[in-house]
Amino acid sequence: MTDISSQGKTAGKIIEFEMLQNIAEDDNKHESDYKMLFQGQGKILLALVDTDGISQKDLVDRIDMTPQSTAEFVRKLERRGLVTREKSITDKRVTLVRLTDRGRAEIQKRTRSIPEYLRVLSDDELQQFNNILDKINGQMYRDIKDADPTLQNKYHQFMLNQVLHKIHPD
Amino acid sequence: MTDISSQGKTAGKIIEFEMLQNIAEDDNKHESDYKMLFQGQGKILLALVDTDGISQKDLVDRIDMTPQSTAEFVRKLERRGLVTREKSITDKRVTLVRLTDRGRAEIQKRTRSIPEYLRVLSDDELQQFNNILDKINGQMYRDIKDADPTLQNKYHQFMLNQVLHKIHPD
DNA sequence: AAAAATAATCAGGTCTACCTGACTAAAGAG
DNA sequence: CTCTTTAGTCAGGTAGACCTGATTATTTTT
Repeated sequence: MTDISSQGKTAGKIIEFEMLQNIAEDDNKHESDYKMLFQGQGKILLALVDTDGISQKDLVDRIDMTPQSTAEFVRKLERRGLVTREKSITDKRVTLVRLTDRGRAEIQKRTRSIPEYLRVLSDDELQQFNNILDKINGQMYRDIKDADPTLQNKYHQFMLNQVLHKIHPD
Repeated sequence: MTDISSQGKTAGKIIEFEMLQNIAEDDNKHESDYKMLFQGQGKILLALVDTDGISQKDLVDRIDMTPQSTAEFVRKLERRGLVTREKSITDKRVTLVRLTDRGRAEIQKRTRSIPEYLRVLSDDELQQFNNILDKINGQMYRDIKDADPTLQNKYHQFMLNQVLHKIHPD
């Protein structure tokens, strides 16, 4: 029988953990801020990882944003040199977007780094932590799917299994 | 000897965890979005938890923001009915800010809820998880202190040990 | 009492994330 | 060869998180 108050304690610690991450990021300014991987420009960057040249339309479909917003973010990314935009030859309405090397590097920078704090865990603890995260993440996948059974939000699907491996193949 | 690749795996899972939280929050819209506890209005709300009536000046000192921004956020919170502002009688320059009940409730709403996903953990795992989080958080406290030894950023100090217990006393 | 310091406000600005509505340029269908 | 659909753009807007500079009250110091 699961102990509710222990769950509560854990919940608090998780919040604390997130707070601390946030504070730590304030200090590193820009370097490893993965808050911003989940919206706006970051979201687009991520959505481009596993493709090479995708139309804005397809982008829109996977990230669940209006075409206008999408276009705006793509443009911003272009200005930052993280993506390129070029007209398709086969369909002249279409704009193809692709990551530049700098774009790819940017994502990597923002997701790769092994947080320093993991160094305090022993091998055993690391093992346990892996385990726990697997369970939790698994549950969250399920919860999300339940909450959004239409699955029309392909962005989710997309994120969920592919991205990380693409970015950091073993 | 700690296994680096295992750390890498864990790092990936943590990112995945954060992604999933973010996605889940998209669905709940507004309800439990603790991303926004760490900036702007949320930050102020949090800074008010353990006080009853604090001057904007003191607020500024603890949250590391300009007085102007602070004033702006306080005003916004006032409009939302989450704080009150009143002139001090002893020093007529001073504006005292305090949380309303609704403000307090708001914070609670945003921090209290025990994430559903914790239910998949056994008592043992919960125990392990608590342990791990303690270790990690402890390390992060230390890292932050190291990175910012001036400690001039009192906001950090403030957050770190007090808030959560105030919000959810056992 | 005059000068200096302090708490806060006003005005105006930047940048990000989004959105709606109106519109253009191609492509596809009949 | 029109008619409609499609991909994308333009214009303009809201709202949040910040910031700088200038100014107003009030308190403190001298």
